[in-house]
Amino acid sequence: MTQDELFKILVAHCKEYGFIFPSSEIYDGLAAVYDYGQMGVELKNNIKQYWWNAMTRLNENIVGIDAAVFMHPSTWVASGHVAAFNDPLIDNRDSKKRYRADVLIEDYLSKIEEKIEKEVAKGRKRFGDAFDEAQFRATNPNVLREKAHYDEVHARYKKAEDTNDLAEYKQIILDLGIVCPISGTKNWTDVRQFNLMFSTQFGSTGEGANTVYLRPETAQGIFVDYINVQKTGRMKVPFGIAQIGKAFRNEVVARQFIFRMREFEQMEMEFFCKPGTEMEWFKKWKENRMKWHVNLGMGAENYRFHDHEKLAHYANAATDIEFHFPFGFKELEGIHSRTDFDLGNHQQLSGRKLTYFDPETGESYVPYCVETSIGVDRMFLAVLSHSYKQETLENGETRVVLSLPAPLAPVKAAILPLVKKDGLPEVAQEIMNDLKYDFNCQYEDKDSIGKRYRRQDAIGTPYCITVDHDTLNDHCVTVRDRDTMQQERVPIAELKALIDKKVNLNNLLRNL
RNA sequence: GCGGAAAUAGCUCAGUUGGUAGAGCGCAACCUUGCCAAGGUUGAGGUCGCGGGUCCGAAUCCCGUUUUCCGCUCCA
Repeated sequence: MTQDELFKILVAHCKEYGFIFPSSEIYDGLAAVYDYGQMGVELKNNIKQYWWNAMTRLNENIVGIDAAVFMHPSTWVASGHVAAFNDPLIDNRDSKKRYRADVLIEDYLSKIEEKIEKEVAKGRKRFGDAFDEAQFRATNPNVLREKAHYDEVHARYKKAEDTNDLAEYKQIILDLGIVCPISGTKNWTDVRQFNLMFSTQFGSTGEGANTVYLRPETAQGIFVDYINVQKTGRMKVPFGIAQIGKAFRNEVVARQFIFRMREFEQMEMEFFCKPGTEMEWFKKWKENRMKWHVNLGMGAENYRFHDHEKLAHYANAATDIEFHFPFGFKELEGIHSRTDFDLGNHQQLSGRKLTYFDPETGESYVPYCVETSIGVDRMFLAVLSHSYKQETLENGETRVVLSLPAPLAPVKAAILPLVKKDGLPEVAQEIMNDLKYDFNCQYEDKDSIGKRYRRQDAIGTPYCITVDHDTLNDHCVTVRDRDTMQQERVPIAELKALIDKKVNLNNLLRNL
């Protein structure tokens, strides 16, 4: 089976067993939007809890917040999102290449400038020492003609830019006869604007309504709350703020199942430190985060670092933790040294002082920041794609099993009466009622026992507990292990401790 | 956004040159059985993605549209 086929089967499995559904499927779905089903939400919550506890409980100097999705529009000016992602784009239908419409026009304008400079150079050559450049530019007919053309185009272009007139962009390109450098044709699509951020109206849609954006990253919620947390929590640098929440990006292409969605969930931690110490913390968090991943037991060979050579506008160092997905090594988590870019900009734009007074050194500074940012949905996909296995058993039968890390499994134990009579269901229900306060359990008495085992394998339940006729006398049950399929006779009284040992998240956290 | 392919029951898929919609699995009830996807009986479930068109008649042919997958393109 190819990786491609495996991925398709995985997507089908997710739907069949209630992990992930296409959004609003009864209306044919909505592109690249997915819902988490009854199993998916449990797995997702467990992943979030593993991260949250690892960050906020294991580090005394890291606290959590939950900021709103809506933020003051100035936030996105300070963060650079307004300026960086607002480009008018146009496609050439023949070469299928995409260009920025404004860049095409600017290229055209600089070609006119080149022509003018060529004329000037010619004049300089002709007149030698007697050359008066200012006068030449003011009188030479070729120069004047090109200059007039330049001014006309430039004026139209600036007006289009100021009024954000997309149709005018296209008209300018058509009027100038700009061709695609690759196909050489003028077969252009309309100009469209791809704004990264989703916008909506705040207040009534009438007079005075403000455009607000759905946050494209959760990080800014941390930066704008930084001073509140530092003051009220009496936090001393270095310290961190963690947050889990939804973010929204209007991607041009959102694809590959839940790998790239327009609505997604992030787990971000911003660690504030003294300027000059950021590389030390960057290194430390790289190691720390890799340890968190490898600790799940999905194989260290499935992770790797990818250091960035081209850095984003806010970073002075950046690396990705990549995971071996069915479609190759892809980014799972980003670790960025963001300097004081964010706090500095917020301080400047808001006029509020965001400096930290260091009581030990007496210095005052805007802290530098190291960010760890992981996509919940990508983490979900990593766990699921790694866990999905089709096994051939000794008797030649096949089974599908999700060998999820036990602390992340949606259902920890299934309680199964061997038959639906002779008082076995009653005993099984008693066990269920006892265990349900500690673990997410399922009671099932339909179909043959073998079929029920397979169903639990398919959703990754670590333990199946079977009540049989002997149970009535010896008060013991059969515990079946998901991965080995081995069975063990265990007293009912010892069940809780046995299950807990394997599925308790704290055991995972203790290894960090 | 461009190009290609696809869409029929919860799932996987048949459906002939256009002539009243099928299978397996699954689901529900009952009977039988009892440790790795057992057997039997009965039942529910589809205006064939959606909207037009051609035709006496469309799941089937044509156009549009939506969604998905693949390839480009774009992107923290």
